[in-house]
Amino acid sequence: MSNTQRKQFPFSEYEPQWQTFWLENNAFSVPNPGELEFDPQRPKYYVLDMFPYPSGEGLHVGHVEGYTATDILARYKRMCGFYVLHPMGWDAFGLPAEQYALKTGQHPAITTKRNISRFRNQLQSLGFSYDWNREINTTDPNYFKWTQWIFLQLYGSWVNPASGKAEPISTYNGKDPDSVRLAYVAEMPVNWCPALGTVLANEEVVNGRSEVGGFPVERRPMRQWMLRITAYAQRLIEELEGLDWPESIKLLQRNWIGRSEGAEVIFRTDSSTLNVFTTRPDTLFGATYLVIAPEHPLTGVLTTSHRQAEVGAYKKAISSKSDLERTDLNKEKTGVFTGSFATNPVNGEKIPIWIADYVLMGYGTGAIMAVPAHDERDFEFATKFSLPIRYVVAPTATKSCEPISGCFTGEGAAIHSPLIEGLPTAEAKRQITAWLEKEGAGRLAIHYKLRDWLFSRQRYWGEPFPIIWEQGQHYPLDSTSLPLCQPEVADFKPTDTGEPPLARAKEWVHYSDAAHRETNTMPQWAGSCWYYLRFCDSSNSSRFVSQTAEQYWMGGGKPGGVDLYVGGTEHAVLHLLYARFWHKALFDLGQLSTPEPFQKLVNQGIILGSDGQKMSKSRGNVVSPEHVIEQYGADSLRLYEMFVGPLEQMKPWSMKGVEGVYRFLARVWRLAFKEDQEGHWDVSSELKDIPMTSGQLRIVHGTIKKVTSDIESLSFNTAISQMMIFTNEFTSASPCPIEALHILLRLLSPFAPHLCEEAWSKLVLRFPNFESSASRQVWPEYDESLLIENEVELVVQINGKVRSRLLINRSATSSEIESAVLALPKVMEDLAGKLPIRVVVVPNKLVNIVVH
RNA sequence: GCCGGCGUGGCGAAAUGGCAGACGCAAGGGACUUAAAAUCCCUUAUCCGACAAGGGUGUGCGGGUUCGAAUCCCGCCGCCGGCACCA
Repeated sequence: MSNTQRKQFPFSEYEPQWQTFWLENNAFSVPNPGELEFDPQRPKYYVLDMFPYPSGEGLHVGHVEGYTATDILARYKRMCGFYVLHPMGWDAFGLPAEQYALKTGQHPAITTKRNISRFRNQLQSLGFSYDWNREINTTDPNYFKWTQWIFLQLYGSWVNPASGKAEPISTYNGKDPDSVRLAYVAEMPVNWCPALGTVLANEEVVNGRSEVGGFPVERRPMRQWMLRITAYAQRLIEELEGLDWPESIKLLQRNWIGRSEGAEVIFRTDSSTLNVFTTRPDTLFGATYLVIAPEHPLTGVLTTSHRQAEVGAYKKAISSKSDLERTDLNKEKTGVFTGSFATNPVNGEKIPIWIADYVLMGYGTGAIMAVPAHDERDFEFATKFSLPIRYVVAPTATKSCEPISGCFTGEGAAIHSPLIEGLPTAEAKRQITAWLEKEGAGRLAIHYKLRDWLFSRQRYWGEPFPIIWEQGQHYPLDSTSLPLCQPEVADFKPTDTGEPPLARAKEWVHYSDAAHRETNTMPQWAGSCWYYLRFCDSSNSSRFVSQTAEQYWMGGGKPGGVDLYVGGTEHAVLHLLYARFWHKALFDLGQLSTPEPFQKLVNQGIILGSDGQKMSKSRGNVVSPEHVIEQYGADSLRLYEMFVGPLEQMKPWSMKGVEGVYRFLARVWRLAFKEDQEGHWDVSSELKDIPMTSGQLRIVHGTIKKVTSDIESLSFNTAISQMMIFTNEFTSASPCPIEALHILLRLLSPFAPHLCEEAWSKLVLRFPNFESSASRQVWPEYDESLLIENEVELVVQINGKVRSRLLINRSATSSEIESAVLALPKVMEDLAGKLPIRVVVVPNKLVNIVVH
């Protein structure tokens, strides 16, 4: 279809008009508790999109998909009488604006403002029913004031092991409060990216390269702000339970947190003790050597003098390797012998201690006992270095006298293990752990893969830390001094000495003669960790969210507050884990009323290009929403993205498919209007205030039922199919009962709001019950009794194959049905005198006759 | 390697234990038109048969459970996503 093609209905005229109307009338703004027009009796529904980073690229068809889904829910719930919180905002701190600033010298705030304005216009051109009064922007000082305030809450609290909850740091009685704060400073090896000039979180590093830009990342020790998310590891796993999230996402989070239960075992050496972590304490008798990580603090002590040269060379070689090289699974195992031995507590045996980079300092205790017979990695290492392999677990099917070879990692029965001989693995673990505890040689231990969250960045365009330094000690700023804004700088690059760009603002850094400001900034995730809370009360200047607003919008008797949260899978472990962590900490501190942020989570699938490939500029298969709106209208774009397939599924784009839904909308339009000679659309003369036939009633009420349940289950594609069936039915109705259209326009209005508003506002000229506007109508209800037909058609099967059909009254009993079916000529013919062995009757559906 | 998801016409899909292919696209035929576009109507999984009547086959492959399986179970194959020396 060319641009000059005459439009089948005047969407390009009315769509912008309705968008302006909604905007100017604040049509979708919703009151908060305590406000004048607020009715406390009404239920709430909080439906949220993952807010976008306002990139220079503008809106993408992928955004439109998720945003349309939530908009349908929002409009539907409003019509059902809910107060609907459906807000939008901008996750506007971040690298691209800063990179652009580096190149052009333009302040990121200017770029950000321009991009936001473009994004907002694009969203408005799709008719999304956001409450724009609640719009937020993470880079706005009135917003990040509270991001900084939350940081101070984390800084000022710790997780008390006794309660398992965050408490004010004042309840901590130990000597060094700084060692337990939820926000703390640590000198640690970090992911330093030279190209980006910053450190990155583990989650931002993919295969040894930066997620943004794909630049190499190296390990380097630096002083950094950390958030103690590991204190919440257990709760972050357990409390997934009560959430309506896809199982796959829950699993992704569980795997990321990576809980493993086992034992720490103490091995004595001549000079010290070595603590190792194992999930298989039942294999202790099979430990033939120990391995410690190259970064382990005891490497020096344990290396004997004549091994020093070799160990030193090995450690040096390792430290120069990138993470990518170190974690390459295909590479051969490497390691060196320290010269020392350790004593196995269960049998007093002396076993050699090795250093190898297949043991990671960051997990467990950075030391392992190697049981090559029952661990693949140890097996590989032992084979290469000719270390002994001792079998201590027999697969239960095998008799213990049979020889075992290779590596057996499964569970079985303990053998050659005096304390636990013959016990099944689970029991063996329990008994040996109990024995170790009794002997003071070990204890039950749980470790997590999850690491603390590296929270500082050497960037300009982020929230400054409300922290000052005095004589090497950090102190919080008073919350009354917030927001702490970034200073103006002439250059957004890090300084030559590697300090963050904020260090360039000497006056700003100078807090007093004795103290200076922290010059790191927070990562982009900070602002998105709590934005859903700010939406509840976005203009509050005295609190991050008022308690009444938070209790109303986040309440509802479930663990999570947001009723529906829609966004991409790419945030499965980053944003969603961070936000849960902040939420729990604030909940513990009494600032929030629910333990979880998001009750129901749905991931929309990716929209591929029409070639089935991921959309990208380089492939030239990118579809621009603006272009589609221009040709087919916003309603068509919305409807197409919902019709093309299930929300959560990956689906290719098809312009022909857009034309299909466009034609459907045109048919709906022509139900209401007919075009005259001059090209004006007049209300159709077919429309009459007449009752519907019983057949029409059945379709209308069947459609109400299906569309309602399909919206509730987010099955928008089948809801649209049903409305197409409805429309096809009435296209040929002459005259056409106006009641049918009155219902259809309400059912369709969440999907195609512009068309429905326009039609509604024109139809009122002839039919007075089209008063007010379509989006202010009450959702139609269906009458179940109208769906039931007296006569039902039964499928008649013989041995599971359809052989005939039977029309029969739905009140017929099973035996009546059976005799009626057996009397059918076709059935008698097919049976040819044979007697049925069995007749299965499924009421109102089918009869199956079983014969030999 | 481990974990998860998916596999149905020419295409997007529907049906989650009861008529496989709703709805849409594409294709073909017809009506309207001087003509075209748009619109409206019909056909459209596949094979045998005559485009009939009637019948066979068919939801990645091979088995199983069941009166009955796209749907449940077991074993494979393929594609997609996540994790990746986590002891």
